[in-house]
Amino acid sequence: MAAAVRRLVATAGLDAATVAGVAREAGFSVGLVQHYFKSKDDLLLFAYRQVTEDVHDRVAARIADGVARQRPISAVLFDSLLELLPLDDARRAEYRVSRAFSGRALDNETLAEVARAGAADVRDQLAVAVHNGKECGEVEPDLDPALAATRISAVVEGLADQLYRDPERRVGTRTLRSAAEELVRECLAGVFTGECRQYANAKR
Amino acid sequence: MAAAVRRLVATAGLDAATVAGVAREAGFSVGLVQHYFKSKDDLLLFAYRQVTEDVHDRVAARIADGVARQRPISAVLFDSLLELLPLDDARRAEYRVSRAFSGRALDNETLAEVARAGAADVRDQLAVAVHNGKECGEVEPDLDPALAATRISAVVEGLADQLYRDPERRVGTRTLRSAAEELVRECLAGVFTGECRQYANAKR
DNA sequence: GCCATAACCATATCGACGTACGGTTTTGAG
DNA sequence: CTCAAAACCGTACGTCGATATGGTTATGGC
Repeated sequence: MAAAVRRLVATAGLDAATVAGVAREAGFSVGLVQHYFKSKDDLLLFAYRQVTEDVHDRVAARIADGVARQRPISAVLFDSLLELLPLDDARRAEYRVSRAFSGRALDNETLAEVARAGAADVRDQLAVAVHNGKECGEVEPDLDPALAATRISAVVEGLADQLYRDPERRVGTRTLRSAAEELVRECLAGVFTGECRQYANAKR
Repeated sequence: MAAAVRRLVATAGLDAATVAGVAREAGFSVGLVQHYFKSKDDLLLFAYRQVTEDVHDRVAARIADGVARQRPISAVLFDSLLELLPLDDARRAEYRVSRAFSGRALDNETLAEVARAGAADVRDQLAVAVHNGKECGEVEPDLDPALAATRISAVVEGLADQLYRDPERRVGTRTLRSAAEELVRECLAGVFTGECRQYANAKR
């Protein structure tokens, strides 16, 4: 049912996510939707939470995989961050949904809270990664993980916006897509300046 | 009349910007609104354009002032970019409006076009500034202005999102606000690496 | 087999909104 | 002064969407 919401929002925007519309899309009756969600806001909130959770899980999976394979933290982060960019249709759709909700969050404190939590989550994951980077020699010891996390997430968020708005744009002679990848790489390189010389078994 | 739209959107969100509501807010009748705008979409589009134009003008004024006073480009840019961040109530309100519209732009190609143009405008101004920076020795000659502009605008956009979402957040021991300022400064420092040794009278 | 509970449905209600319409007043050029 | 155009107003209409209501049909523990 939440999937129906997400499909509708992704294809036709939040305004198209009417109760009747969701019911039709999901193949249920209006009454059933009401049975499970006491109001439309509830339904939307649930769907939004689910989206942010999905993103979180996808990133967490990438990180777990990287840890298991003992890759350098910076490389794992690079892959994880690309996961957040709208680089294919699936992620574009996901981005549409996220942005639509974050737009409504402007005047809905409940949704705003979800948005805040989602953003805090990626920042925290980044900060932990930077912190761990110190222990295995990839990061300078006196670098502030919180500040670095803020910068990295800002870059990624800003690039996501640009990629979504105009995916066909060219930056000089290259595609925006390749430019974005380079900028993420570069940004990480500014933090993970050292060689990975030991593989800590730290979490994340 | 557009001012009424902006006030409503800023205080109560796009959904509150109904034709009757705008009329009331502006002190006019519904009929008059219709007289000037053939549809509600027209009205919103006009208001959105006006907002982006205002932002453009504010930034352009900052730049013109900097040029007149022959300040280093990097310093002028720093001030200009801070202008884009939601650092006080006025800019927060403006940011709310912009974001609300950019949310609706997700499923409205006309609005999306405005958003694209606005973003392109900022980037172009940045690219020109970087280019000019080369001529007066602030920027390495072989640096790609388009790429630099993409990076800078991404950072600023991402920081704006973070500042809006959670203005009270702290980054380590400092405020997000001061962290954001430092990150912008730092980002510019990565591009404008040289001393300003001559003041070109180039535009912007 | 009983029956409470959950799953499920169709329709009615009611408010809100965009727009159409028919009107009056103001204005300013000739 | 004239009169057409523009400014301006209030209301009515039709639509659509959220929610309420009053149901019927499974389901599963006893």
